[in-house]
Amino acid sequence: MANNSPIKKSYTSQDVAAIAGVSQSTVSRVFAGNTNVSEKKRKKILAAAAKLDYKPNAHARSLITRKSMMIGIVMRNIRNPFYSAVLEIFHNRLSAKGYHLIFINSENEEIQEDEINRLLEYNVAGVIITDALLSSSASQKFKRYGISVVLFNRYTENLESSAVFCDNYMAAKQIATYLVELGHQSFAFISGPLDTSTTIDRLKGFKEVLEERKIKDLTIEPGHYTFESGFRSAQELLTKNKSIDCIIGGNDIIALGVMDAVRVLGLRIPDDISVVGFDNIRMAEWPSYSLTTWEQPLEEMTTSTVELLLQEIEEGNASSQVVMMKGHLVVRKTVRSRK
Amino acid sequence: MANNSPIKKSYTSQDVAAIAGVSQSTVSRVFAGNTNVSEKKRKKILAAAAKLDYKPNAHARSLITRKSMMIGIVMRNIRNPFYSAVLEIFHNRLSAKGYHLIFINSENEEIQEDEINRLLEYNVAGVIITDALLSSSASQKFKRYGISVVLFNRYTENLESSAVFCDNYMAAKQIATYLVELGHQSFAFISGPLDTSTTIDRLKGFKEVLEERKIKDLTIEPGHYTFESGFRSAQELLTKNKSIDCIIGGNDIIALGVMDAVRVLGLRIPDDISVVGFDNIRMAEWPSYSLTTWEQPLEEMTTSTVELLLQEIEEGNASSQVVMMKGHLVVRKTVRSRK
DNA sequence: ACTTTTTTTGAATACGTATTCATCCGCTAT
DNA sequence: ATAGCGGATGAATACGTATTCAAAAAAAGT
Repeated sequence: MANNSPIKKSYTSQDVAAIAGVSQSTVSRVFAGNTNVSEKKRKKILAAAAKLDYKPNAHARSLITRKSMMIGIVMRNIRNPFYSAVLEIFHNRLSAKGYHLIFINSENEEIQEDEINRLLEYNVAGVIITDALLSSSASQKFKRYGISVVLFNRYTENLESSAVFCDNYMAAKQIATYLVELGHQSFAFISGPLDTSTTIDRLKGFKEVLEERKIKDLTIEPGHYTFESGFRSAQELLTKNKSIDCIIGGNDIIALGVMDAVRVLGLRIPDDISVVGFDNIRMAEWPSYSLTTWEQPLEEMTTSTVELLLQEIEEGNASSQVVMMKGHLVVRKTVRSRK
Repeated sequence: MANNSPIKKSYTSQDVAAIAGVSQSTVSRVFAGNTNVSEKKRKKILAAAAKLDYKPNAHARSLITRKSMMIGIVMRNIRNPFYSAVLEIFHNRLSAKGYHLIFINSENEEIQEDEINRLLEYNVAGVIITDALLSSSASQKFKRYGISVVLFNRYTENLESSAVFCDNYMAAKQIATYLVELGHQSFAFISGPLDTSTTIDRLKGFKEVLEERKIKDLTIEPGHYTFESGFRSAQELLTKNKSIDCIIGGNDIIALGVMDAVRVLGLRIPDDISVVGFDNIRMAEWPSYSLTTWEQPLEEMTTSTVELLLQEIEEGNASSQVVMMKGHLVVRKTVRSRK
């Protein structure tokens, strides 16, 4: 079957100029938003452009201006609903400002390295990194090329990049205090990978409180930020150690896995075992779970991240800023007093 | 604090050429993969490039070749786990082929129109559309500009674009038959928006079987593809109509919402009410739900989509192809025989 | 009316690459 | 040795825009 709509070579500012009876420069000025064009010619140009359905070529523009309207977003686990939400929000915010999102998601470090190099080829205006492994080396690389970087929900020790994250240390302390004061005695913390700042801080805060309170019964089980990981870890723990009365998930997805493992074993939540998560993803409030968890202020965090990034991009602000936010405990139905 | 790593202007093929003692043309030939370069010079050039950490400028390349290595992916609801998974897989596949993904997600039609125009400015090599509203008008627009389009999980009546989707009509018929033969009498179908091919086909197949079997007790409740929508619809339906013994969700997320609504009302699944979904997202197999559902062959669908797209892009294959796949019923624990 | 200032305008150029075309070089075949 | 040939190379050019610079036009001031 023949293609009856022949491929239409797209028109250029030259074509528009010819129709409008002006020079290419003037057409360019109109579309670049550079003001100094008389109202009369502007109208003529816009009419001609509309007629041809003219759209400026972004590559040519990026080439000459040496900046693109693209922002890279690097993730590790888009299947985690927390990050799906994050992606959605970042897209909304940045799209409204006229930026395009280049999406990178990979658990494979090598592939990420590769893709990051390609981001450099595209001269992205900025990058948001929500992944731990790459935070340090990658952000240095971007900086060397003068590309703005903001870490989201992560930070690096030397604070060389801007970063937005929650005070996970304090959050964990508050959760621990809450649980201890309700009379829990035997804890298990099923965490994410031990190499992320998030995990480290949460564990640290939690441990500190238990030490202060002289509670020694704490099992730490590192895993991944997935349902399956939480499910399996909880199953193992509970078959080995019958005394556990409280399990903390490194994030909500882990906690949901824990809850299902507990139930499969015939135990009840919160009567037999309390469960707590982190993040307050939407599923946490689904009636089947009603998970008590720590809410990260997603809106504020994303807003702040975008602000920092655009500030660096548009104002060339090179000094890195760090924003640490508070969250708050959301009490639902997975924790019971044991006094 | 002063920025101690000054912004390094990135190097060009000219710079590499100067160091390697060759012309810019030859450097270009090496990086474009155009063979005809002597081994001796190639090595020199690669050495020089490595020394400068040279990366070809993608914009300049796109400008001259008139094609970019970017692919737009248009979604409507990334928070739906089915589409998170879809995005992940598309990213893996396309990234492996050297393409970058420009991600667009929006429920707002106007914003999407806007962004799609901007995709045109970037001269994307191809577009994957997983959204209904835009399927027709947008894909026509892309085609006019010679941009390849593949619809995923959607199709348009006139079949003007390539498309990959499941035979939702047959799937619904099989589900309906399965349920009827188990003795269900009173059905409710809580669907997604009525303007998507997916929804229409699923409803059509389902209705047909019930009509054949002379079952008239079917309530159709259109909504959105979200948990809340399923939850609320089920709640309303069940308080009004006590006789319902089976609820079908337009997708899994709706079905999960239905399940929670049923439970909140104190009814049991599957003893009092059977529930069925569509998609077989990961959560469907979580023990708390164990949802009986229809599996869409995600891997095959995405693989096929990528194949079609790359074929159109790389071979300039203009004729549109349509691939329709079968899925299969995944029986878990939310349906009981009522005979 | 005439200078001075400001705003508009177009010609020319640059961005960094791919590609055409002509040249050159090293070979083989005669 | 010379014609003929194929592969390797560089000069020049094009892609489509933004921007500089100088000239022209318009506006403002005297």
